[in-house]
Amino acid sequence: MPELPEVETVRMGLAKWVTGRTIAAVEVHHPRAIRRHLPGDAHFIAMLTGRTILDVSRRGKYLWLPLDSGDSVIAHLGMSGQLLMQPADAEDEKHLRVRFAFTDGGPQLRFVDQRTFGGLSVSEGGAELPDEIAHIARDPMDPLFDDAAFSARLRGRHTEIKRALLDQTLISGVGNIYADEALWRAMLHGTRPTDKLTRPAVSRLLAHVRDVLSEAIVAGGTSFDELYVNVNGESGYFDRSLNAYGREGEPCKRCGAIMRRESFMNRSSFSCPRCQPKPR
DNA sequence: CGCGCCTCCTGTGTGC
DNA sequence: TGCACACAGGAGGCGC
Repeated sequence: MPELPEVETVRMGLAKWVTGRTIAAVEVHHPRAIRRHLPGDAHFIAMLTGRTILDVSRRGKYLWLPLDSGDSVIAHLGMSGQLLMQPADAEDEKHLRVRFAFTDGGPQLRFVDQRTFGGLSVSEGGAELPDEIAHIARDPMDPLFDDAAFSARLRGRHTEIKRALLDQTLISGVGNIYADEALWRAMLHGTRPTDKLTRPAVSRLLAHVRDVLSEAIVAGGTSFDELYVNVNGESGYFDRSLNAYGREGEPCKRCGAIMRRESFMNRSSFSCPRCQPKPR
């Protein structure tokens, strides 16, 4: 499932393949693929056709492609979105939503999305940071991420630590998998109240978040199935390094206790009953 | 405004 | 063999 490491892997691939290329044609194959764009698909297409892509930027799980017009294309992969580079004569994917062809006739950029939780949109004048994603906090890999401010905001919240890690307005890029991994490393249960965490505990947790995200980027992300692949259709291999996520019934890699699964926010949380005791 | 729940979507796996 | 249903979950929106 695309979280920061998967989206960063896609960003790097896109930067290599589309920077400096000029869009010749755009096709929209599914209405839900274009988000928050009230003027309609025709306007979306008109704003992109003939424009040159200058760069590929990322904040948290969002990507945006600044154009030479000063506008940007925003992309979010949701649960199952893929941005693929494909030869112009390659067969259409079953869930092809948007196709970008380039003036050089080279590989096309295709947005493919089975569950349609992802989508593209255009931000007018949003080259620096699109307004549409201004509410998304900096991610912990961002050099300007403010550790002290994060700690203060986190400890000022009255909620559980895992909820806070998943709140993209507090810290972005962390999803269900890497939240569980960071909490396992920090030996904290996800329901620990944020307002009772000490500053050093938050600092340790943040270091574990950064470590696990960095290691996953090196591995090219986590792929459980074919839903997450890089722009060339290749899987990442961080699933081999997971210590918590998906390990219900298996021994904790630290203490040997049998890992548990708990239901939380309509999804699953995996933790060690001994290393990560529930609060109270 | 803070917090937490609901919903969107479709393919896969499981149990009867 | 076929059907029903749980499950995967990012994030906007809404109710309290």
